[in-house]
Order: sequence, then C-alpha cells, then structure tokens
Amino acid sequence: MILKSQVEWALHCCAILSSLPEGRYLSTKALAELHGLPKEYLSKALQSLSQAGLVHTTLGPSGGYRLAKAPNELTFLDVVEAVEGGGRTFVCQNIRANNPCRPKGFCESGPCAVARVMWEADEAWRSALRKVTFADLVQTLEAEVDPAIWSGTFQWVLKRAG
Amino acid sequence: MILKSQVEWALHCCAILSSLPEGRYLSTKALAELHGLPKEYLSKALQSLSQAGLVHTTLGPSGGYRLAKAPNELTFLDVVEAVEGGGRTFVCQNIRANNPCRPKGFCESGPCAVARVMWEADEAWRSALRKVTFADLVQTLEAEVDPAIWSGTFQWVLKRAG
DNA sequence: TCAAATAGGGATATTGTATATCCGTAATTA
DNA sequence: TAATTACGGATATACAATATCCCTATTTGA
Repeated sequence: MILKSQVEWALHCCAILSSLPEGRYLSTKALAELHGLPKEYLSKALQSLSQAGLVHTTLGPSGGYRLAKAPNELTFLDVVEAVEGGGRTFVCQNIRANNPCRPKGFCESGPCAVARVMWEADEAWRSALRKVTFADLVQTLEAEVDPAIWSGTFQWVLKRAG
Repeated sequence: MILKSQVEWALHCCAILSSLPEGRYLSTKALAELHGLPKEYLSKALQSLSQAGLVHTTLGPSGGYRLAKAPNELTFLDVVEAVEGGGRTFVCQNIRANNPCRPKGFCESGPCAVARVMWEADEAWRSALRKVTFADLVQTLEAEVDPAIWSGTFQWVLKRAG
C-alpha cells in the first residue's frame, strides 16, 4: 500500500506556491523544471488540486497556479486527499456474511468490528495530516534549508512567476 | 491507496484462531470455507503469517494453523504488516535534489521535511493498530455477535479443528 | 489583431501490482 | 500405505499507476 508519487509532487508544489507572493502565478512548466518531473504528468496532479478547489488558475502566458487559500488554512490532508482520493485504506468486503453457520438473509447489526478498528487507524492517519498546515511546513523549511539555496530558489521562482 | 484484501482475510482468520482451544489446529480449507474465500489464494496470506512467526503450523491430516502467541500478545499491526509489509505508505523520491538552483553534489542534511510529516502520519496509523490486540477483538465480537451464530460457528470450527 | 503560452481534458500506451489458479514437493497422520 | 496438509514456484488475468500525446479554449503580450 503505497501512495501515488503524485502525492509527493503535489505536496512539494504546494510548498512552493505557499511562498509565492500574493497574486502571482506559477506555471506547470516551472514547477516541473524545479522538481525535475514530467510536465504532462505533473499537470494531472495539479489538475486534481484545481478540481478540489485548493488552487486557483489562470490561462495564457504568465498563467499558472496559486493557492486558493492562505498557507495556514491549507493542510497536508487537503492535498493528499485531493490527489489520492478521500477513500479509506481498508475496504470491508463483509466476509463475515459468508459464514455458512448464518441463516440466509440474516441482517447485520452494524459495521464489522474488524473494519471499525482499521477505520479508526485511518482516522488517526488523517488526523495527523490535518494538523499540519503549509504555513508550518514553510516555517520548517525556512529554518533548515541552506539559506543560499532557499533564496536562490526564491529568485528562480519569482523570475518565472506571472 | 488501498490495503490488499488479504489483510482483511488474515485479520478474520486470526480472529477465529484466537478463539480456538489451546493446541488445536485449523486448516486453510476450513478457514476458506468459513469465510467464503478462494482456498489457494488465502493460503498465501496464511503463509505470510507463518513466515512472520505469528502462527504455528503442522502438516498432514488434522494439520493447519494455530496462533504462535496468546491473543492478548497479538496486535492488528502484527497481522497487517505480515501481509502488507512493514514499509511506509509514503516513499520519498527526494525530488528536492532536482532543484536546478542547487550546486551539484550538494549533500542533504537529513530527511525531507515533507517526508517527515508523512512518516509521522504513518506512525500514527501504526500506533493505532498496535494498540488493539486480538483479545480485544474477541471480547468485542463476543459482546455484539448474535449468540446463536457465535456458538454455532464455534461448534463448526471445533468439528474441523485437528 | 495575432502569435505564443497556458490549463484542461481525452485517448492511449506502458509498466507494475494485486488477484487468482495450478502443480509439484515434503511432511504428517490415520 | 493412502490421504491430507503446508509450502513454494510458475503462470495467467485484471486493474491501477505511470507516462505521453494531442486537441481545445482562453488569455496575454508584442
């Protein structure tokens, strides 16, 4: 059970967009170059973010993406679910219903006890991702990324941002 | 990102094995019938449990599986990791290293900040699964499963347990 | 006004993993 | 001795992830 690589891409792209000045846009092309990713395929991930309403887009030259809300309002969970989908990692096939000892047509009282435990773990996972915003991430990156690279990247982005 | 159906199968099988009397064994065939699953494929899941040391096996007629430890020592995480593998759900491809603003051969100080957040969520998921044992599960099932079905299944299992 | 650049969506190919089955082997029991 | 079992290897199938290509509508800048 491994997350799509698009999740990683989307997270890093949102990190960049989080430090983009208000009102500026950054294109798929620039984001792909910056991260060394296939432009066409990265585009699909960004479209997922757009469909989820997490980013705003404009067309034409100097078009691209910007966050639709402030970095401190955007959580890791938002991005992960936009790309990966909001479904549960554990899908209950209700195999207890195949028990030959059951009378036919027996109606279950509620969700399977096994599934409930697995779903609680899913919720713990989601909860952890919901607690971290992109404002938190940017703060961490500012503190630990080499200052020369940090500002160099910032300049690189600004030069390409419409 | 969805767990293998084998995870569900293994969990339900361990639930049955947890209420099996000391020293008795239950075969793949019986476990497959009880849950309405393909015997050959379920066998692979049970083999994973065996390789992980969670169950003990015997060969020959009246052979099969029993738990290798007491139900209160066996956690959901044990079973999930045996079948699904213990790897992380988020694989860091370290795409920050593709940043064209970096000097070539630049050495990273540590794991990516994005990956660390994702890994913490993974750990929250694991931690939730580690907290629930099969003794807990059996207790829940005893309390909520229809008593007639519960005892009927118990008899069904005993008749087939070697 | 027009050419270039952009997001977006559809179609398609490729790869990889999950699912599923089959068969042979060694061990064990009745 | 014959039947039953776990186990491992080989193989086939279905489906999702990955990746690319092309067309369209829109917008910008020259």
